[in-house]
Amino acid sequence: MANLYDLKKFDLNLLVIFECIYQHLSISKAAESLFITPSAVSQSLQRLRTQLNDPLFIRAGKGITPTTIAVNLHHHLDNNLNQIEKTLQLMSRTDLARKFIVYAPQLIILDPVKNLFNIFEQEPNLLIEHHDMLIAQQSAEDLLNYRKADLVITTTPSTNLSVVCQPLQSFRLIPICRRAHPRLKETVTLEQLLSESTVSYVVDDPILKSIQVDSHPYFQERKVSFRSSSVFALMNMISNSDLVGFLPDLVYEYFKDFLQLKALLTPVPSPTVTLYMIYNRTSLNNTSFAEFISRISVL
DNA sequence: TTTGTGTCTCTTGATACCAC
DNA sequence: GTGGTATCAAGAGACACAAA
Repeated sequence: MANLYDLKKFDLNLLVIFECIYQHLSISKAAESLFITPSAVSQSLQRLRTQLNDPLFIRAGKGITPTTIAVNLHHHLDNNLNQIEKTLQLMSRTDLARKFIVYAPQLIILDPVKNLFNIFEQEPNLLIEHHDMLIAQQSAEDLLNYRKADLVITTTPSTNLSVVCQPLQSFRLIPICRRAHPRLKETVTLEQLLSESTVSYVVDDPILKSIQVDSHPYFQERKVSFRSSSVFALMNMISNSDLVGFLPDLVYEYFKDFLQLKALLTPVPSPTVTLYMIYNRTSLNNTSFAEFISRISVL
């Protein structure tokens, strides 16, 4: 492994200038190709001479000739500089595989979050890593500050000036049960709803928590028989039992036929939740990310 | 984050060296 | 002497770093 401390002390640009002088065997021609003055090249050569304790080039008539040390240095540098150039070219390629870490609710199957991932899929070398935002231990701002996430989709907006926060989509939490429920028709009273056992979503999200606690007396009075941090486990339980649950209308529309679910019309007002898309303002310096965000904005 | 300071690299202009 | 090239000296601007 390279001794990075020693490399830090050495001005690697001097080697580039050296190689340019060697290729042209002329200070002025090297300066011309590097778009600097001959004096600057000469001074850089002087610094390299001091570092390596060798004149490297000796004046010969109107030009200069390399010393044996310079010939050897060129021999070793040639391949290495070519390798560095190839690495830089590789890094600048736009089709290089890129990895984006997205913290989002489990609702990634839904619009428009689903559309976001469709956009990613159009980029063949893009790797998407998804984490469940609703059970994340850190806030969106912390995830972005510590570069643990490139994009966060959450229910809590941010006013931090270092991040960009924009509304993505709103959805309603509606009561649902299985279609073959023996007691509940499409329209039910509050008393009927309270007489049924329910499922509850275990979540750390402050907005969803406040809905479960404050939005309506029903949520405090209901009898909870099954709790889970998995939206899909809740839906599966509702589909295969007489339990009732409040789930996003988007989830219901997507799974209602597959899981044989039924939406209930109740006097309980449906809480509305808004999803926000948050990302670091500086991330826009990344061309791929900026393009991705611009494409989301036109959805 | 801002500010002050030292260092580095560059340019400009002048000078030295060499071939013709 | 002239022209081409390398080098030196001084100053300007950029940058790194430490302190507030």
